Amino acid sequence: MAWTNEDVSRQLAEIAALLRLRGEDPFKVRAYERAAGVIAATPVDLAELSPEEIARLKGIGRSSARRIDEYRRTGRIDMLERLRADVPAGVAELARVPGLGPKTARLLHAELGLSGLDDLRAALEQGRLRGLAGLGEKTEQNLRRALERMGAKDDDRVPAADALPVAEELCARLAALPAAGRVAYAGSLRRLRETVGDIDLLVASDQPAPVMAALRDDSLTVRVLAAGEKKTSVLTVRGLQADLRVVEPAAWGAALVYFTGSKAHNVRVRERAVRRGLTLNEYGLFDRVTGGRVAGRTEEEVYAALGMAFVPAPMREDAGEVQAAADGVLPDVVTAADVLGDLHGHTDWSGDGKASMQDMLGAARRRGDRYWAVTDHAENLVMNGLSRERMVAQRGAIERLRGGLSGLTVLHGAELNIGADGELDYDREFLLGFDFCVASVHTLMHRPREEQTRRIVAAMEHPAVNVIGHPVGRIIGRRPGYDIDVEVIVEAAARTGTALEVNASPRRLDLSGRMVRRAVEAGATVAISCDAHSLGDLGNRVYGVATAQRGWARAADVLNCRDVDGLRDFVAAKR
DNA sequence: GCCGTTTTCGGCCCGACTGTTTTCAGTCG
Repeated sequence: MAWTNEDVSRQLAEIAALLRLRGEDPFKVRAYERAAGVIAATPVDLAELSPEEIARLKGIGRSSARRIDEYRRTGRIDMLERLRADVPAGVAELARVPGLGPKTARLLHAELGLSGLDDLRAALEQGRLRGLAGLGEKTEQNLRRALERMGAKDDDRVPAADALPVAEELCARLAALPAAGRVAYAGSLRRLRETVGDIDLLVASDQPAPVMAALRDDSLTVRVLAAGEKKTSVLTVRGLQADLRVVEPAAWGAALVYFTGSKAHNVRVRERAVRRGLTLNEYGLFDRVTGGRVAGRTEEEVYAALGMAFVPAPMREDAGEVQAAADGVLPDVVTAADVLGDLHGHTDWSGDGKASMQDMLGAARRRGDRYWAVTDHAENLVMNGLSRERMVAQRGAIERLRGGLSGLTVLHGAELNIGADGELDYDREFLLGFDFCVASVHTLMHRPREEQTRRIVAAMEHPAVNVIGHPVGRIIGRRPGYDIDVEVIVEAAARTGTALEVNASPRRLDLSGRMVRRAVEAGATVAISCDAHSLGDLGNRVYGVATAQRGWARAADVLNCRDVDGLRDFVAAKR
């Protein structure tokens, strides 16, 4: 039976959702939600913990511990089974409609016998909602539109990579307004979750009205969903909702904390504020007695006034960061400034590279990189790979370029292909002639877990392999990736002195933040790599850094935060 | 249901917007 943190977390979250639909005590609902969050965020595999250790996790009380233990022993939770039997599936489906909550879903089921979206659609057509208490014409209209929107999309979340360009464009347009001060996108996009449900925009300004109007009238806006004095919501192109808040500059930091979330992080921080006689909202941190504003202008100021270390946005997931920041033990995570170079990049020597070696290296140097590894595809990748002869020729070409690239050390490497049993391109002697090698899976992506894990571990055993590229092979929103045993992979990485890549492409983010956290806890090293195929890809590093931050990685955990000598030591240690 | 440098009981984060209400409930984030 599957027995992972994710499984258990899903069970608890479903209990919470069903309790909410039943209209139970909201605090009980929240308790189960929190328990689900705690389990999901626990970096240690639940299967390795005793029931006593699980019960000691903060947020897991007697009830949740009992349910978890029941699930471990029997594979089911009686309470959940009973809730499922008790709450009609149709009610849960109705509550998925935006704007339609538990109360209305229950009402529609009880009064009209509606069960699911098709029923709701039919009832709207027949005008059967008329006369129900609290449901007027506008509500009907809103429900119709919500149903239309749901029908047009199969999922209400989109890959962050799809939302980033829209968010950045909207920020640029708002920033150009005379009334606008600072402008930022916040929410799950700023935390760089893999997928996002909407775009949260924040503007500092003393004149909210023209800023709100600009978003309503923007060419990217399809429809206005809500428009108040302090908040505007619109539907943008691509079906993405954008929420805009405008606050006075003195509240910028508090608003950014509030709007960045996560919700669970905010609740945790606000509870801390209350215990200290303060109250935190989007307008600032206030003294509960005098009402005076204690902090609010910057995020740093808000956290400091709460006696906490600053928490980088990607870490704000209520995964233990609030307590750690309060106790002064929050790890000093890697920042973009710590990263000194890139260890995985392509040029037009490979079939899929879009820019010349000279252009790529020149751009890297201008960005301030101290080193850059040219790692074009190796020969076994038939479409794009370089033969042994071409590799030798490329090495010569790098020699000739070196004079014009003062300050940038160029490493000659390759992106090797991991074969069915972990075998690699070329031969051992030739491989050891490279400065640095990445090895990645490009074929046979559907092998069973054990086999897939074994071949990657076999590649890690090779003395010439320094990094495993995109270890999971997923494309967010498109394909799930290879089935691997993450625990075995991170252990092998630590043991063999092989780094695991954090591929910075927002379409990949691979390793994920969660896996990064497991890797660094196991003592493995990670490498933040752009895997650039074009000049534009060089700008992706920030997303790799954010993902490493989500995984609580310090600069010391990141291979390309070392200087060239440190890098060469890492390579030499394996040979 | 969870938790305790106020507490083993009595609290539990905070605010915006809409619609249908003559003062607030529902929903959302």
